[in-house]
Amino acid sequence: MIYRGYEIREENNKVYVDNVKDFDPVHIFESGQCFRWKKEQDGSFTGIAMDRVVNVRKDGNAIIIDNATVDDFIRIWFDYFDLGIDYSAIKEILSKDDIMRRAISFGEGIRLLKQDLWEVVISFIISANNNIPRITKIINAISAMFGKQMNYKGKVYYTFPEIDALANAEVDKIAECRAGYRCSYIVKTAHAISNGEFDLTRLKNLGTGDAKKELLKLPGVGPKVADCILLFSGTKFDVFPVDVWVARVMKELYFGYEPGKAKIMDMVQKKFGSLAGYAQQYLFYYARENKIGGM
DNA sequence: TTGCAGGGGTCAA
DNA sequence: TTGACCCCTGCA
Repeated sequence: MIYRGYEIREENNKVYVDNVKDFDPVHIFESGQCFRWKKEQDGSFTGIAMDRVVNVRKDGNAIIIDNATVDDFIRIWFDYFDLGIDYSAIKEILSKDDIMRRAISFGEGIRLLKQDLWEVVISFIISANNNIPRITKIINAISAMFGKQMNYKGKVYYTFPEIDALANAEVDKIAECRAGYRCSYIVKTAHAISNGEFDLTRLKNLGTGDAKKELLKLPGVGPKVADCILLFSGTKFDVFPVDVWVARVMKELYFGYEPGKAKIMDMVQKKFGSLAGYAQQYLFYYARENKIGGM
């Protein structure tokens, strides 16, 4: 059948999607936006998302999603993989900038995943002052402790915990997943969301600035984490999270000196405007893979 | 083996 | 604007 321009078919609990442009699993899953996709020996990726576990692999211009139905694809994975967006058009616009063109040629198959907002909030609170291997470890531990068990190909996986599961958790119990001083942020944030004091669903109806201001009220959420939450949940695309990698790439490639956040934001708004979030992903991937800044 | 610096920030003073 | 913060890794 054809669904929104893609030819899809289901076979043996796998969904085949033909003619997918701008989709490289390595660029997508290793660009710092997600923490629960793991590369397998054969180059495919197995991930836990939206209360499911699936395996994704690319075969020529097709993508194959294992452990999924056509119904799942239409309800979940089409949006999750942002397949309704024409990345070629975005790349063409951004490529007017010479530096961006280089970054894009390096990470040409990047896509912004539309991840579950609640999961992204907690994941990026954990990400603060932390590195990816440890963030991954903490999220896996918290899921094993408070999530639901799933089995896939003889292995055990756990869904990301429900809001109430973390809201009702003892800080001491969460501390067992080694999140350190972030544990109290996790519980407090889960509480605020669980008891309705903070309404996650409202964010998408606000302007980007107001949505960010709201998120900053959550304990453990500062400017960088707020930007990440908005971008990686597919809520806002004109944000530009500045972490040390992006700061380095801006210094090395654009300014030649340490610009400071205000200067970066000013330039980014002028150069990339509503596409700032996409630009950030290409630059981040480029910086980290090429170790720009000498780290 | 032990010790220390530094990480994909946030908070409080 | 600055230091403390929890844990982990890499490296003397």
